Amino acid sequence: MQYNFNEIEAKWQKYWAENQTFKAENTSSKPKFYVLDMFPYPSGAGLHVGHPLGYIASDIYARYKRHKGFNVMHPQGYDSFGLPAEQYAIQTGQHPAVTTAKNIQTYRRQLDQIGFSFDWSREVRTSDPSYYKWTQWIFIQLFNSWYNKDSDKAEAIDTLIERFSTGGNAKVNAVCDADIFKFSASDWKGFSSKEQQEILLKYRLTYLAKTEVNWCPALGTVLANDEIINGVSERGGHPVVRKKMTQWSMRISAYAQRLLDGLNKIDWPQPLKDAQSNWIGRSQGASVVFYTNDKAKHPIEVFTTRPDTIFGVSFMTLAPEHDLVGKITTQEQKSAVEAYIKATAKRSERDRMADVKTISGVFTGAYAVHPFTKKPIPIWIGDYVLAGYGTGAVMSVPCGDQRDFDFAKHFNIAIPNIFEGVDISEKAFTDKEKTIITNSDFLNGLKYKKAVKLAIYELEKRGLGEGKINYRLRDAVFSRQRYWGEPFPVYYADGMPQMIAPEHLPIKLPKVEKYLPTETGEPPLGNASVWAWCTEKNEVVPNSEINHTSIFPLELNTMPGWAGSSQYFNRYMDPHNDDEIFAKDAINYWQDVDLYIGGSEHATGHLLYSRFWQKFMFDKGFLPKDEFAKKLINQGMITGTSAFIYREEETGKVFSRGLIKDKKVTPIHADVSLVNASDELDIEGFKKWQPDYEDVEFVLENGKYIVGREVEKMSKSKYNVVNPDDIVKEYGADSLRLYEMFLGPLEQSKPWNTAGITGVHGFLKKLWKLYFSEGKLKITADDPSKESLKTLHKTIKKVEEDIQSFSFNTSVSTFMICVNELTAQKCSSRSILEPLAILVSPYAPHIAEELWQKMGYTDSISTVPFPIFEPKYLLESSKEYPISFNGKMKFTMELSLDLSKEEIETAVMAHEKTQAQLAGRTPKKVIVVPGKIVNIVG
RNA sequence: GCCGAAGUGGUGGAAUUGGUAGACACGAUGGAUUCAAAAUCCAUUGCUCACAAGGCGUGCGGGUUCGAUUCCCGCCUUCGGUACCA
Repeated sequence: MQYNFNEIEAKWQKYWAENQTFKAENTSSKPKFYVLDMFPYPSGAGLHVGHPLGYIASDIYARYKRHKGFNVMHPQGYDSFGLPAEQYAIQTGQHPAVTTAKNIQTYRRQLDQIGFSFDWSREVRTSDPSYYKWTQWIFIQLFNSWYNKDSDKAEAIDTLIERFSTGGNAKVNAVCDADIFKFSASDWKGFSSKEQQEILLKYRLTYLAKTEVNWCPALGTVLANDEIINGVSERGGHPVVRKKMTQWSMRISAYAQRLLDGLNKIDWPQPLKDAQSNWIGRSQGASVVFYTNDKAKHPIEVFTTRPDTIFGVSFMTLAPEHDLVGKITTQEQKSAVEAYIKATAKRSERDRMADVKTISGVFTGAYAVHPFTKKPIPIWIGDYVLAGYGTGAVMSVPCGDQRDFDFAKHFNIAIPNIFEGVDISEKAFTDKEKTIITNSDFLNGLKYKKAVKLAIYELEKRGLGEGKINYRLRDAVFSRQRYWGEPFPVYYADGMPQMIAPEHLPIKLPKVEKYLPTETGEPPLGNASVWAWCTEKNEVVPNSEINHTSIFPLELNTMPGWAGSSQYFNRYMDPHNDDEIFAKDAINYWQDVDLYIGGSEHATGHLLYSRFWQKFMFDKGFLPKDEFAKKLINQGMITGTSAFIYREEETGKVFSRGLIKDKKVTPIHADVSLVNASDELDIEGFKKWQPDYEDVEFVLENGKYIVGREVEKMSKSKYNVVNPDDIVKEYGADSLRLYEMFLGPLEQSKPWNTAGITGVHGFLKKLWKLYFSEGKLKITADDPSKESLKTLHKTIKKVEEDIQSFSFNTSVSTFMICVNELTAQKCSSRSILEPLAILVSPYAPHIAEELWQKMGYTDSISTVPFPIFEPKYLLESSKEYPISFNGKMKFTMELSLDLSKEEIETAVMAHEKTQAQLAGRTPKKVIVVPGKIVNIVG
């Protein structure tokens, strides 16, 4: 019987599907375990070998946990809203729903043939109305909530309205817009309904606000910073302007501190935690108000982390976009300031931030008054200050901040020294711990901490500032001018947004003729002719019926990509529930994700927004946990190994890799499928693939054409994409699974090279041969040998340790060693080979199932208990001691482990090789570490 | 600039707490089998040296230690992220 992997794999995939082997129940006597993958975006290109890496790792873990007696939920779905499908629709006119469904089919086929233990009965698709109904529902929940700083959680908006009508907003301690004004209960009652709605919008957790965006008129859309290159759009090269637009925002800033604190209780990679905490960017300090010294006395609020250095302020710097710049600039400085603003506007935010070497700025001609000394402080503008951060203005202390120092030096501004015993002629002094303040009135002689405290106290006493904690984290813009996204459950009456009642959800995407923005610059939904809300019939009706009394226009924006992915992990717990987002029973049973595997590129997007929604849902009592994933692992990227041929510029001849020295050659990508394991090119195949090379001479070395190799990102244009379908066909899914794990550590990025797969494929064949010989099962009931037991238990121990530490590459090696040893031992004992099949099962499930069945079992191997490691089989009585001289190992010596230090030393010194090494010298010292090493010094 | 990760044979990588550097594979070389090929099996394979002995070897330069891929200090390079965050 041959190892016919194609047949075996198809058979077991069918078996698992028919028997619903991996369907997880929402109740069980077993403990629960939830293993989650980041669900894929189903792109038109299908999967390449890099995609399944994380899925294979999580599948091994899920399968292992089933063997360990857990009720495992391992779901999969699709993040199926997104830009590529929309782009494709614009180009071809095909509805994104159609192309998306087709892509999902391809993905499913590709995933199925790798043998994942997914519970497909729980599949979700974010673009499915039965799913996005609940995305819309959460949006309504957020709209109907405000953040109470006193209780430190989200509360129903009704409780806020109640407070307003009984006591106004004076005692409300909420996270809200900065421009809120004070009102009393009677004021509130006197406001019109529209005025009340406007005020409430400033408190809601999702709200409409004017936000500055990168607007590209030609594309009719907002662009991200990295979609803009040199001031024009990456796509098409159209001009981009900064523009204020009314958009939906999420008040994630309300959760800044809790998002930071929560990081301490989850087991996520430290680099990822660092990325999130840097993104949240908490800094403690003070806000200080400076007033301009003209008649208008404009207040300029700044935030500083160093209020102790306030007497060192010698100028202020505003962002060029700061509102005050136009108002305070003097006549003489006007043209210079305007020119500078114009120059700044052309630079992208990215450019401004990356360039640290160029110092630029302009004096506005205006002065502010120092809050304590009352001296005039010149006000400058500079593009190192960003409008979007803090207040867009800084108090500049050149002696204590290097950037301020450089700015002052460059523009010849005074640099007063307020640090005792410190030379600041060359650079600023930034060591807080060694700071002693001087030349600072009431702060003189104080150390950093005390000076900060006192400075804040004095500022507060004078009403010129207060202690403050500042976060970099900004509210998240939630509107997109796109078609293929969730529609908002929102219509507009009298210009104010109104929520559609949850019982009428979902609000389905309307049909449109064109997926582009309208000619008037409205989002694509502006093309829909049936896109109005009837408050009487409670349904979507034609726009022509809009009367603004009972029928109103609907929101034209759609939600961003991260909307659908921010609660999908909870929806998996109860995916078909049409009455609730998930039943209480389901969420109380599954609680949270035990293991989440995905890429680190989502660190400050998906993974931060999901934590935000989770905390919000927790506040509202929908969830038992305020963190959704206990443990997270980042899998690394699989890069491609590109192949190159070398064409000589002059002659046009193509030279083999070894012949290109001293020649001027151009490397040209060759398709990696035309290259074998020895880097040898299939020239005929290449000429067939690139007919231009039909008549080109290929100059060979030793009769072969050897290509050059380079590691690059896997991409179509580099011809280095490897499709898992081909691998599965040629070597089988089990080989693919093992090889992806064997490539290297899960977290590390590593290059793919198909050549090496013959190693793991050969291993599977050897494994098979342990069980079969000449087509017949050769398992015996014989007692196993001592060596075989040792091999088995060594393997159990190592593999189990490896799974727990996600070191899957080393366990594949361990399997190879195990099979090599058992083969050498001619082991055919059932008591060894049965547990071996179980050990291998999480990694190579198809062959394991087949072996299990051939050994006489009728049920799937998937829940058979994992073998138990027994240390007694590994006990050793002696050890091969390395004997080293001055730290260098020279020879080894077999010695009993019972020997004492002294006995070991005596035995080693008596050895003839020791005497030979010493050549008559007397050692200075002999280090004996029993069970480890002997080192002779001297 | 800042933050993070990483530099080990021809290649992917191993060495879990400071204790035999290069496990396991790929590739290469030689051999067996075969009409031949595929497949399979055996041997060798860090560099240096004709062999042996020896010497050199984990990005570079120092240090700690009986002993360093592992710890410390100072650099260099590559990759990923980014926010001049006051």
